Amino acid sequence: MPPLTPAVFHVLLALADGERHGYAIMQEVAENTGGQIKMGPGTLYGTIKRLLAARMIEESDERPDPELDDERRRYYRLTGLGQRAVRAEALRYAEVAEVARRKRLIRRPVRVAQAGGFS
Amino acid sequence: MPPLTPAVFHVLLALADGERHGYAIMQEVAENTGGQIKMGPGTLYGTIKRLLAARMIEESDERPDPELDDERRRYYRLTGLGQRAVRAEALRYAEVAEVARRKRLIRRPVRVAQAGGFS
DNA sequence: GGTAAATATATCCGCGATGGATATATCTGT
DNA sequence: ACAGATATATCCATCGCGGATATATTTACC
Repeated sequence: MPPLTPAVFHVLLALADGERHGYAIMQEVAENTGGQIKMGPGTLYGTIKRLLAARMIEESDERPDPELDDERRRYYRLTGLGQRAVRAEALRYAEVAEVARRKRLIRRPVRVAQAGGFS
Repeated sequence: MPPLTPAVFHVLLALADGERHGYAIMQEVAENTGGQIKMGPGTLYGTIKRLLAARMIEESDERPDPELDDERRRYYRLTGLGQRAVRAEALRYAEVAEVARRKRLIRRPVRVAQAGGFS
């Protein structure tokens, strides 16, 4: 599996634990990075288009309860290929982080803001 | 500290534990990523030029023992700014890896090939 | 009910990083 | 002497990034 661009990786990572629609992906990326990476609509929808073409994600027909639904939303989920690609890239991230620890740039386990910490 | 591009980060990471010349940076990047990322000369020297302009690295006048030296080499080291930038980015990598663990994409500590394992 | 802000998707396009190709020269090993 | 690795440098086509812009719906509030 070849390396992924940061934008591609973050979209796939946002979808790694279940389907999401575009706008929710944007918010998930911001949350996953403590608000440090904010993906604009150009990057988001352009990346989604490329990921669909590359068969790493696919659109889902499933809709939530009609009461909670929003017709505008389009939901996406990982394909098997997307699953493998995001795993491989996540591993690369972890390995690079390990190299950084070996070089004393950072220390052991990193605390990450849990989802739902603030709102 | 704003996020860094992968090329910029990998060059800074290669310099994090001491000065190196361009070609050695290339090799260090390949080693740090288990040969998965191979930086071509265009990316390497272009990135070095930009990092010099951004004051994140600087050229060093120090030369090794004349017997081991190679006149063609140009050595670079991190500036204080480069040091802070690479720390911040390394932390982001570790945080993202942590998110990937939370999502069960990867498991606990990642084994990384030690420098000098093969040659 | 009316209005503003947030939600949601989509396209356009300038900017700039990426990285392969190319060039040149020196060093090392045989 | 020769080949291959070492070492730096530039050029440039390609392509992803991401801000600006547009439009419409939904939600929140008074």
